[in-house]
This record gives sequence, structure tokens and C-alpha cells, in this order.
Amino acid sequence: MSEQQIKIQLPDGSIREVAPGTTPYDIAMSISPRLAAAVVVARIKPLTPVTATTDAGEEENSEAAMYGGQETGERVVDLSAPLTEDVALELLKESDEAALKVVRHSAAHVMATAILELFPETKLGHGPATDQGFFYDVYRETPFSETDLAAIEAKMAEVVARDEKFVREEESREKGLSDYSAQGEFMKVHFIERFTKPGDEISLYKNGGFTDFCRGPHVPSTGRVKAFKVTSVAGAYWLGDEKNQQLQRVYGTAFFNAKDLDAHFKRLEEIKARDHRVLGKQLDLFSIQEVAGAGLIFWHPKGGLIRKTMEDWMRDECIRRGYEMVYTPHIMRRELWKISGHEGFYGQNMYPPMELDDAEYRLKPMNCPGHILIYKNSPKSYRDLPQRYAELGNVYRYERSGTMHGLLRVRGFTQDDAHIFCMPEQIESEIAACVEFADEVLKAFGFAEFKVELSTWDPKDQKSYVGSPEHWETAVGSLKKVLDAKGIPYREIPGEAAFYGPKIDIKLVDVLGRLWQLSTVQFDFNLPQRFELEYTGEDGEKHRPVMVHRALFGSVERFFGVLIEHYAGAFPMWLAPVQVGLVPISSDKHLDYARAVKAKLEAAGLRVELDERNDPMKAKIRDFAVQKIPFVLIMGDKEAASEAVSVRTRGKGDEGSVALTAFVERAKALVASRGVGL
RNA sequence: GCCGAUGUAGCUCAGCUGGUAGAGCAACUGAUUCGUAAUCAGUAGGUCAGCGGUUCAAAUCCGCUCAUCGGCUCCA
Repeated sequence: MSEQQIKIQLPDGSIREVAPGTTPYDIAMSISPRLAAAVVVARIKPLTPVTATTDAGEEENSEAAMYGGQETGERVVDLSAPLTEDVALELLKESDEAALKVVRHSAAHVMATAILELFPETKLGHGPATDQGFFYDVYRETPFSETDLAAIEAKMAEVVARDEKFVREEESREKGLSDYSAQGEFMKVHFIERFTKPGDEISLYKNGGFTDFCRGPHVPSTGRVKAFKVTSVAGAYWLGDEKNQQLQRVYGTAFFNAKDLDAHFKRLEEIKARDHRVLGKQLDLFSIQEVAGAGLIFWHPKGGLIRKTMEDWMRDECIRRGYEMVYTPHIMRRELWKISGHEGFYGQNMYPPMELDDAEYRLKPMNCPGHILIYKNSPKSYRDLPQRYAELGNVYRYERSGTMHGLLRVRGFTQDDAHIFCMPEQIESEIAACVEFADEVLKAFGFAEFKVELSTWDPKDQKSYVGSPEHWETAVGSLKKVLDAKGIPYREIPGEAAFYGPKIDIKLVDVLGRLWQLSTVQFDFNLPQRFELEYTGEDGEKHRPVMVHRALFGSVERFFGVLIEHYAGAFPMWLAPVQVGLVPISSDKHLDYARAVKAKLEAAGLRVELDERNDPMKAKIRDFAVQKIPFVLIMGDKEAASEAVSVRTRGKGDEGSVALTAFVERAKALVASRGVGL
């Protein structure tokens, strides 16, 4: 058999016949030595369908999953990996995204090499590539300091300079286990036990004196890790469980060249410049104050104005779509939370009870029970359904102290919450309407793209959920049916559902391509039962309604935070707290005209600010520009004489003088269109 | 909650090994009246996050608390 040639298909479709054991590197060399020097790793895909999975790789093996495609047998391998069967071969150069992940993973090995040379007592966890770079989880009594990180980075440069080859070796699982146990490498032992089974050969990668249990692949040698940086260190729990010991997660990033590395840090700076916490301060939109408490938001006048605009839009849209606006109390008796089940299932996230004369009260973490009480307050007939109650409801949730983050993760927030009570046969059309509404919300606020996740329960952990398996099955079924009918692609995530039912989560994609969880449409078959909700059917009998719980902004605070970052504070005209800034060229001569212009603009419903200071015109223009005001109108002798304004548009600059009436029309039209551009 | 870092004027920050706080911008006052991103000068502004300790002396050293930042975890 060994004499038999194997077929290698190249991307252009051509086929080469080579001896088994030939490596991708050999093939690259045979094409051109320059190609061989440029390639990093190879992607192979068996030409004949795979019959069995090649290895014990479990799905949880994230490092394996990263290089994915087990179904097709497609995988990324070392250039030095001997080819043993007919495959389609793709030689991946540095520009390939898969190659980037490989070099980052190799960088993690380089970092581990450096760490062990400097701090030999350190025990290793794992070191995967991430979207941003890589990390290595390690255990060491003393935490690494900033200087340690600098030393690690310097040592890494030495390891790279040594240009050590990454060599793959295999040995028996038993030997690996006993060696690692002897060295006290408890984490490596765990990984071997978890990702391999008795009798397997395990793979090790060596570079110089460093060996790591690793699935690979790697770049050919450490010298290929050309541009890297150790960025930070943070705590992480072993296996993500806070009951376990705390590891140190040392973060870094790596690229094939310094240019990409620089671009990466430039992008981080751009993200920082868009940070809603930074812009919130600069543009005076909101604050969080230590005396008041963490995670509690103060909306300043300008942020408040944007919020009002968002809320007005949302309320109008709800009413147009057949919802009715309701209001429910912020605190309610503890008894209610016992009935709803929140006391048991959600208690640890609720603020503790307040003792009053008559009973204990708790702040609401959700609006559902309030809406249910409204439903229950009068008998309902099938003719009344669906009932759609909407509320911009303030809820309070106890978030752990280390978890707050600007507007994105807070303790008190406003949900644009609604609950739909309907008959089972109405459920699919109601969910479909919710999904359409969510789509409309995202479009209206300028987000073009979104991703959908369907969260279902974990059947192995039934005690964490309420409802019978049949309930879950039908509920998940109707959510899927709606998504399928609309042709919306989605990812199903078992175990991610709320305790009371499955849900559709919609994550929007912002201008920088980041994902944000906002809209959610949740099925709830728990509360109707607990509150014994019913309606009288056509048959005169009592029936139980079905309940849908949905929030589209999700949280007004979070949505606002994402909006700030999406627009980098340069809000479209309809949302801008100040739409027009007025600059009189001379604050003596032109002030009267400027005031008259202001009055006219305000009469047209525009939000205007007039800078009356005795400062030079340029300074006033600059101040308005820094505040990212859409239009700045400059007025001097020429304008005053002809009822005109000189228009300076954000992002465009000086557009010259136009008649005041013409500008008013333009501005009004822009606001009415809710357009993003100016 | 956990690991690490940070907290100085409204904002951005400086303040070495302890000797009693400083700049730029903003604010205020005055001068300037200007054609598309920072006019000039002056004035005022700080319990150095809070509490406690060490010391003749603490922004600085130590402890605790609070908050923020980067992560873990969790979620709207």
C-alpha cells in the first residue's frame, strides 16, 4: 500500500500524485521556494467523504472547534504534517484569517515558553487564539506585575529570535498523564483527561526546551511570530467556575507584521474614542455618581432629550402596532414575587425586601407581574385577545459589584417591555409581529445588520427550568417556525433560555462590526399558570392564554449606550440634542439678527443653541464642532442684510450662504425623514 | 463577588526617594468685534475618593471602605 501514490488537489483544480508522507511544505517547495517561505499552514479536506471522525475531539474542545469543520473532515494542519490520503490542499499564506489564528496560538506558546523560563514555578492552563489576539491561563501564587509583563514580552522576543522549530510529537496518553502529574501540571492533566480517551495517542508540540500538550497546528517556527505584544493580565477562574482557584490570564496579541499590529492598536484607539462613557462625559449626556451608587444613571438634559425622542418614537410605534401603554408600580409586595416565582428563581438578582407596616415589599426586577395583574383585573374573552400591554418600565436588578459597565450593564434601567396575552393559535403571528417590530426598531435607529439566536433549554438540567418537556418542545417549535417562515438565519443555543421559556435574541451589529444583545422575544408558559390566567373561549369554557414577553430596545440605557458608540456621538438630526448652533460673527453687531434667527428656528420646532459669548467666531465654531452639532449657522453683515445664514455642516464644512427659509425647510425635512446623513 | 490596576480643580493630567498642591482647557471679569475648528490679559476654583493608622510632618507609607478601569462570571 505504501507505494501507492496519493492524490493532492490544488485550489486551481490540478491534481498532483505524490508519495504518502509528503508534507504540504514539500508541495509548496515543488511549486516555488518563495511560496514555501510565504505559507504558514495548510488546510486540507479529504477528497473522499469521511467515514468516521478522525479523532476523539469533543465539541467542547474549543481549540479543535476553532479550526472546525469536522463534518467535512476539513482541517488546518502544520506544513510539516505528512499527508496520508487523497486531499484537497490549500496553502494558507499570512493574509488568511485561519493563518492569523494559528500564529496567535503559536504566540501563546512563545509566551508560555517565556513565562516558564522566567517563572519556572508557573503551571500552565491553556492558551487559545481569540478574535483580538491570544491569552494563556496560568497558575502562579504571586500575580504578575506590569514589570513582569514587560519582562515576559522581552523574553518572548528572545524566543522569537531563536527561531525554534515547532515540532509535533505523539506519545501515549498514559505517558503524558504520568509525566504531567509528576510535574504537578494539574490543568494539563485535566485537559488530557477531558479531550482524549484511554488508548489514544496525544500530541505534543515542542519548541526549544518547551513542550505543550496541544492539538496544533502551529506556524513552522517561533521566528514566524513577528509582531506581538503582551497587553494585560487579568483574573480568570479555572474552568470558568468561581469556586475554583483563580488563574492569571495573560493577554497578548500577535500579527504577521508590524503594520497590522499598529492598525490593531489604532482600531482600539478608535473604539476608545467612541466609548459611550467617554462621549457621555464630553457631550454631557449622562453621569454615574458615586454618592448615588454604582450602576445608577443620571440622564443630563442632552441625554434626556435623546431619550425622550427614543421613547416618543417607541410609544407611537407601539400604539400604531396595537399595543396599549400601561404603567405599573416600582415596588410591590413580596407576596406577588412569590406567586410569580421570581422570589425563588430570580431572588438573588433582586434588591432585598423593604419592611413596611403591612408587609414586605420588593423593587421590581421585571414588569411581567404588573402587566399580569392588569390582565387579571377583569374577565377576558377570546374576543379581547390578543391583549398587548406595553410599558417603559423601570426595573432594578442587583448586579455584582465588578460587573457594571457604563450604560451597558447597570442596576437600574428602563425596559421597553411588553407582554402579549393571546390564544395558542395566535402565538405564531404575534411572535412574527414582534420579530418584524424588532427589525423596524433597528432600521429606524440606523442599524443595518443583526444576528439572531434561539435560546432553548438544557434538557439535562430540567430542574433549572419551569414547564414540562412538552411545553418546551411546542414553544421552541413555534419560535423556529416563525424564524424559518421569515427566512431569518439563526443559531440555536441550548441551555441559554430563561427559566420560564425559550427566547429569540436579536443582536445588532454596529458600525465597527461589534455585536450587541438588545432585543429579545421570549415565550412564557410559566406565569399564565402561576397566576391562573384565563379567558372565556367561543365554547364558553375557560382556557389558559399564552404569554409573550418582549423588549426591543432591551434597555433604554443600553440601547442609548450602543447608539452613542454607533454614531460616535454624532447623532442624526432627529436625535441630536442640539440640532443647530448659531454663531454671530460679531457679538455686538450681529447678536440681534442671531436672536431673530434663533426664534424663527425654534418656531419651526428645531433645537437651537446661540453662542452669545464675546469670543472670536472661530472659537465658537470649534466649540459647536466638538459637541458634534449637525449644523452651525454663521451670521454676519451679509446674512443680516438678506435674511440668510451661512451653513456649516458636520463632516462637510462650509456650504456657503442660503436663505434662512431654505435652511429651515432643509432641517425640518431631515428631522422628519429620520435620516442618518445630513 | 473574585484577580489586577486606578482615584489630585468641572474636564484632561503633572506632582522623584514623605516637608503641607500645579498646568492646559472650561468658568468668571476686562479688553478685543473678528468671515468658517481654539484672541489676549486677569480672577476665582482643590476636605488630593472616604475613614482610620504610622510619623515632628502624609496627595505621597500602611490598613479598611467606596467608586472606576481591564478581565472572570452574569445578563437587558
